Amino acid sequence: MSKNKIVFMGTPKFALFVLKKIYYSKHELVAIVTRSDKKKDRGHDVKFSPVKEFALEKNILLLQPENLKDDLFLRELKNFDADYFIVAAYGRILSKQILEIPNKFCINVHASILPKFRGASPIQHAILSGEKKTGITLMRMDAGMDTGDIIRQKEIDIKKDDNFDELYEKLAILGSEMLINILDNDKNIFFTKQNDILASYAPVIKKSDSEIDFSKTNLEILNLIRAMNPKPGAFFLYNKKILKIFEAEEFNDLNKLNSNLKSNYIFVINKKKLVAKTADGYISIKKIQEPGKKIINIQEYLAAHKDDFINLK
RNA sequence: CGCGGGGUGGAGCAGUCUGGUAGCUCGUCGGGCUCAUAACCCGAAGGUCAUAGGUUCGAAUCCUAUCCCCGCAA
Repeated sequence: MSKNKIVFMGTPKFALFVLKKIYYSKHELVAIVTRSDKKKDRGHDVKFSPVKEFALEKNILLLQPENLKDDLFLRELKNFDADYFIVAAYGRILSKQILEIPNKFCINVHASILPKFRGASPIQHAILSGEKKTGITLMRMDAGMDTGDIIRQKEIDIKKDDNFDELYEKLAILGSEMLINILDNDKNIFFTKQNDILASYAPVIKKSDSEIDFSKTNLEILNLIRAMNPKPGAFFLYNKKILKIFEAEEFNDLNKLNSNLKSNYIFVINKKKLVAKTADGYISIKKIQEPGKKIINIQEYLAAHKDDFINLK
């Protein structure tokens, strides 16, 4: 059991899980690097990243470099004399120069089974493409994007009703446990090369990626809704308003339906259900949100809005 | 000081512009109908209209300040 000196790099909640695990381990956490917090929320609030909040709370040395090539920053990194840099959802690409600083190497906690879903949003893309399984890969980072040699992998099931949030947390916990395991027993690490031919990519999710196309199949739409829950939320436009859907299910009560209904057609059934026609069936919307409003159950929504739609039965 | 929406019985909303009896769809409770019901009929309870000031004969509504929630944009 060796004790390692660690510099941690990460930004969102996923990183926080890993960070906490390191903090409460026997390893020595010498510094935390997180993204600069220029991002403003609405109003004048400046939001710190979850990792920054933790660093401040525990009074750990925190670095937020604007420029990763900055000499001062690089010198600081070197001076830590760290064994490992642990990187989890930091949000920026590390240069070769940085990757070579630690005495041992840089380990990245990536939320997919590499070489599948290299990139920024592996969890969303795993749900979107209807994968039955995903997992965590620990790898020794190299200069490419998630192309480093694999240290260890573990799979978990994607359950049918898992949405992004739930899967995210499961993977963060799994990743943090796997990492500590490796750090605690880093004498016998061996590396496996990735097979680049099997690689796929998981680019950043854009706003337009979360628009629901009702001419797609039930499965595709339900996957989209799960992948975008809770953020940013899968949406569609109705009467020029953005309506976000956070939960939906297949609707099979066919004897209540008029078979002439066309796709992209949304209607209310029996004052209770809001149902949309899709390429291969119907989905019933369970949770919805109007702009400026909270996420509410469909019954509550229909209490005031059922006359905005065509009512059947 | 990025733009914007909102806070009204337990829920979701209308009413605010143009000040004058607190309203809608539900839920809850009681009763009725029914073989039965998430259906239908009758009835009831439940609201300091976010908070604090101000204007007014009179404020949910107009003015000022504060708190809280949310969408967009980044």
